[in-house]
Amino acid sequence: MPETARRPENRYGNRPTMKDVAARAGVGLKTVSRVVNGEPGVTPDTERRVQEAIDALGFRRNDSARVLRKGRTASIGLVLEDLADPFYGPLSRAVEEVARAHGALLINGSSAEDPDREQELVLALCARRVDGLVVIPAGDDHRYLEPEIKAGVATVFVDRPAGKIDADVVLSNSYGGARDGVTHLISHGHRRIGFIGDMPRIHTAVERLRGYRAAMEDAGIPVEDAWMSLGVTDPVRVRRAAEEMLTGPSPVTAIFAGNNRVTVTVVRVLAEQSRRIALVGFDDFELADLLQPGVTVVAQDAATLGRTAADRLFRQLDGTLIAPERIELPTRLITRGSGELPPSD
Amino acid sequence: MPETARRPENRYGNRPTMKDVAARAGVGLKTVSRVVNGEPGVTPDTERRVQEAIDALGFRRNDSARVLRKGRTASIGLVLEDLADPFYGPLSRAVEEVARAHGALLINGSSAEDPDREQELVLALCARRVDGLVVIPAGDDHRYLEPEIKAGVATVFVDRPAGKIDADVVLSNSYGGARDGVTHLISHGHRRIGFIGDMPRIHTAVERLRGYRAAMEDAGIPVEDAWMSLGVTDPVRVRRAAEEMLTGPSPVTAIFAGNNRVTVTVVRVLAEQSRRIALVGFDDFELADLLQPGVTVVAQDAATLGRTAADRLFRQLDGTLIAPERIELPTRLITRGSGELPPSD
DNA sequence: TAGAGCCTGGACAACGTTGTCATATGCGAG
DNA sequence: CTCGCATATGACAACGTTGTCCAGGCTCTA
Repeated sequence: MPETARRPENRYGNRPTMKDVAARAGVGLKTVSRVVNGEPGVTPDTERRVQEAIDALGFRRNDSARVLRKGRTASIGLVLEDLADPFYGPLSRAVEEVARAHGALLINGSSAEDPDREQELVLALCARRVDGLVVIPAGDDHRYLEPEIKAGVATVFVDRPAGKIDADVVLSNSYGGARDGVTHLISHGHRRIGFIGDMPRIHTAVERLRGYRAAMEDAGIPVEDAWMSLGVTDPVRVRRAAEEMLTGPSPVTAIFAGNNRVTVTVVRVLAEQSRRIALVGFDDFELADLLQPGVTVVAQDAATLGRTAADRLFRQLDGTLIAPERIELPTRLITRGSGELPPSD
Repeated sequence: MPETARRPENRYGNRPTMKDVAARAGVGLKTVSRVVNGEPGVTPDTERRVQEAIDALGFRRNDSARVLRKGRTASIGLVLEDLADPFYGPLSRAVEEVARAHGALLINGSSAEDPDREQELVLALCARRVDGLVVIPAGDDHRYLEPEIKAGVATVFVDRPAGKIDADVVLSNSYGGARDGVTHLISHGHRRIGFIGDMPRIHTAVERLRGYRAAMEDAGIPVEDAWMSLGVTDPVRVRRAAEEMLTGPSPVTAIFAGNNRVTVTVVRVLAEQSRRIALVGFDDFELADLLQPGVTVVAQDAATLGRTAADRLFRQLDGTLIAPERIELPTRLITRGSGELPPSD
């Protein structure tokens, strides 16, 4: 049998390698490498010959091989809950910009708020040897990351802290923001105020509920169980929760919505009510100002959140950063009308 | 000098390799590989020893090396205009889901509507040897991709066709959608209708303008130059454009907005006007139904766009697909009030 | 008990690149 | 003219994994 076909066929569809370029240009392998990487020590004439061979063959350096040799992949991973959520768009864009400034690419994945899927994704990224990870955690136990961090994978958590490990984290002041928002409602005369938030497993949900309770307690208002609804996220259940607290035995005159998705659904429900219900939502969203009334929100800056996290990530990689830190960014109350409605009962 | 430190120090922070695991477990290298990959032919006892060594050392397979050997990276690239744009969130999520179903990771980047940056990104992804690319093109010349495609990189363009090369493309029916939208306005009595769209470099912008013109021509309405504004995207200029066509010598009674960002800005402008101006926008957006009046839109399904493109990508990789095709998805007119307002002049 | 056949395990090369080091070439100075 | 030095170039190993192939030990049967 003559010279069996050793090429695994349809690998990269038989891409040319530096060796091929070298052969065609009649130079050594290393010379091609020098040209490709712009290293010094190549005659203009040689460089031209190599460049011609590169163009003729359509050669492109295989970064996988390069990574293997050099040890850094110049890529970072971003794991978030859902790329389609408008809150994460700007965040992920901000992370991308910082990565780009450092010559790194961004690999990202959605955990769909599922801890197992988060872990699976994170570990897949580690196997790819990303230089660092920005994680918006779904789970509450991240000990599985310990070997990776020890092995040098820079890691920053965003929006929610890591569970059971000591790691950098950048978050918004959920507690303070919620407290401010609810206090705002109270200052406009409300006493029966509802709270609709995310699952208690999620740190921000807990913190915001804590802020709600604190504000109520500060005002000396006893909170009724029927006013609080946790763990509802999907529109159908949020709707039901809202309707229940609006029609219960001691119906609320205002609602504090725990995140952007909840807010949007509550807006829909309130639009159908005959009496005017006040509303303050956590997270700003587009067009909030154009609704009737405009929606008062506790805004957090998703882009800054992302940028800060990514900055810290690359500072970890520089070696500039030593100890993990917890950074809390302030929130901002934006009044637009819905939060300033008086109680109607 | 004794045994110089050969480890390049701070590579992967000295991660354990299969060799280390093998040494610790007292087995051969290939046996470890077998265990890691769940290949048959390993005694339960041996497997246990290997697994223990893996856990003890915190070993994780280096996929970079694996890729080098196997030829497939199990990752695909997505290049779009801006991750933060709400239109691209669902699209990118859909692509991710399909990738995930095929065991692939998603690397994505924003071109910021800059052709050079698009090319830079795409080529960086090719150097990483992504298996395939989903591109929402910013530029109009993609001949730079020819060697890559020839080399086997699966490629699908979305939302806009590729320039000067023959490639798969999945898009919405911009022409038909715009035509329908404008016809809808005409059927409600409008004759002086404005059009505000994106740069003429962008395919969708041209197509939508063409649809606008066709609808007007069908109705026998001569179009005035002052009614059309192309190339404006940023809110400030959209606002000026809208105001100009509302106050010109023959002021429009309705506006057709060429994309979601334009629509949102126009909504703001119209909210400030004393007379009621009709509006139909291309692209649906959240809360469009809650505005006063609800915004009538020509909706395209971003998720389906992304899913279709990713499906085709993997079918290219399967070898199921041969010839490039152009797939056009239908749009849907959603009436909500703003498009049904009568002319007020 | 010997031979055949199967199963487990390991040695080795290869993937495409870069770092190290050696060699060749040319040029200026003595 | 020769030596020494700087500069251009290339040979080779290594990165960590997987595919190929072979060896050794076992079981089963004749």
